[in-house]
Amino acid sequence: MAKATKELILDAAEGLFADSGFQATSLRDITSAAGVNLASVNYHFGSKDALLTALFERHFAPVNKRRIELLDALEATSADAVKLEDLVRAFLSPPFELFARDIKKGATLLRLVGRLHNEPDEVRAALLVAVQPTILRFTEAFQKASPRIGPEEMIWRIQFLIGAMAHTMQLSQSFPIEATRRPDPLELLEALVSFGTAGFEAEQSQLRAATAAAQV
Amino acid sequence: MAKATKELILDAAEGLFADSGFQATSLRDITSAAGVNLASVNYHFGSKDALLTALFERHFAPVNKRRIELLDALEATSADAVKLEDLVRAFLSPPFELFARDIKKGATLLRLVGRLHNEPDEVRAALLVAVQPTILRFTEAFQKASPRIGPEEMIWRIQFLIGAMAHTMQLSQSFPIEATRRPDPLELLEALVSFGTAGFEAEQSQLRAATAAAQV
DNA sequence: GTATGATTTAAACGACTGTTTTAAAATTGA
DNA sequence: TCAATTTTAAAACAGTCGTTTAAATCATAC
Repeated sequence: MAKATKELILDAAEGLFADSGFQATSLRDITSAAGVNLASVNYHFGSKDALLTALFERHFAPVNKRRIELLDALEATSADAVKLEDLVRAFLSPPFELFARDIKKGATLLRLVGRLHNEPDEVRAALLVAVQPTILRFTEAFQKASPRIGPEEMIWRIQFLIGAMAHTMQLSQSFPIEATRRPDPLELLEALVSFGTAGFEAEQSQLRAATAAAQV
Repeated sequence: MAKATKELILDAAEGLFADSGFQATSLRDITSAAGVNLASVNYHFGSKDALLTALFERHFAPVNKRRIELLDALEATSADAVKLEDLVRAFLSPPFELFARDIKKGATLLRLVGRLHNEPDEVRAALLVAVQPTILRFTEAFQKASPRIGPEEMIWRIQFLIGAMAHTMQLSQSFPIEATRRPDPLELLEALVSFGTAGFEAEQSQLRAATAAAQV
C-alpha cells in the first residue's frame, strides 16, 4: 500500500535525522531502516530535500498551529495585558508537550529541532520559513505586553529563547554533565520558562537603547 | 614554507565551514580556495576531522582561557560575592570579542562548537574535555553567587545561556528579520547579558524544586 | 479476465567523497 | 656542494552519494 510506504519512510527518516543529522543520513540508511526500496523516496517525495520538507509539515505545522491557538486564547481572555510568562509558556510548551503524548516521537522531534539548527544554511532556511509566521505573531504579542522594550531588542530576545530551547532539546538526550540524572522534559520546560520569562522581564540593555536613540 | 600552507588551509577552511558547515565542505573546496594541493590537508593535518580539531583549538582554546582569566579576576577582587551580571559577562564577552573582531570567524567558531557537540566521534570527546573545565568552573561560581538555585537547574541555565549565545551568533550573519539593520555585535552582547542575567536571577522553577526534593 | 494505472524492484548512472600512492620539487643541514 | 629530509604535485583508489531508468509486480475498475 502506498500510504504505508510513505509512513515507513517518514518514521525511519525522522529517527535517523535526529540521531545523525540530515546530511550524514543517506537515503540508503533510511530505506534500509524502513524496509523499503531505495527508489521509494524519490518516487514518493521527489528528492531528499522534499522528504525533509514533508517531515517539517508532519510535525512542525501542528506544533506551530498549537502555539498560535494558545496565543489566540491568551489574547481572547486577557483584557489587553497578557502576562509575559504566559507568552513564554505558550511558545515553549507545544514542542515539549509532545513528550506527554508520544514520548518516542517527542524525543526524536526535540533532537531533530536541535539538530537542524546546526545544519547548513539551506536546511536552516527551510526551518526558518516554517516558523517565521509564528515568530512574527509572538513578536507582536511580546511587544504589546512590554512596550518599553524596543522592537529590535524584543526580536532578539525571542531569538535568545529559541536558541536556548533548541540547544536544550539537542542536549536533552545526551546530557552534558554525566554525574546528574537524565532530565525530565517537563522539568526542563519549567526551568526554561522560568529563565526565559525573567529574561523578557529585564530592562532594555543600555547600550542598545543609546545607539537606537542616536540612530533615529 | 610549511607554515604558510597550513595557515592557508586553516584560513580557507574557516570561511567555508562558516558558509556551508563541516560536512558539506569538501577538502577540494578548501584546497582550491586556499590555492594548495588536495593532498596537503592529509599531509599536514592527517585527516579532515583533524583539520576540524586544529581549527577548533586555534580559536576555542584562547576563548576559554580568557573566560577563566576573567573569572579569576572577578573572584580575586570581589570579597566573596560575585555579581551575577559580572559572571554572565565574563562568560559571554570572550567569544563576542572574537565575534566583534571578525564576525565570520566568530560565527564559525560557534557553529563548530554546536556541530561538535553532537558528532558521535572521537572529535566530540576532545571538545568535551576542552570545554568541561570552563563550564565546571562557571557552574561553581554561579552556584556560589546564588546558592538558592539547585545545582542541576544551574547547570541547565548555563546551557540555556550557551544556546542563546550560539543561536544569536549564527543568526547575526543571516538576520532573521530583514526589515531591521545589521546588528552590532556589542549591542547583541549587551542585550544577551541583560537577558541572561535576568534569567540567572530568576527563582528556582517550582516543578523542578518539587521533584528534586522528592528524589533526594 | 484483462486492461490500466500505480507502485515496487534491481541495477546502473555520473558525480563526488576522503584518503593513499608515487614521484618530483623544494628546503634544510653539514 | 651534496645528501637527507620535508614538502608539493598529479593521479588513482575504493567508496558513497542522490537520482534515474526500465522492467516487474501489484491493485483496481471495466
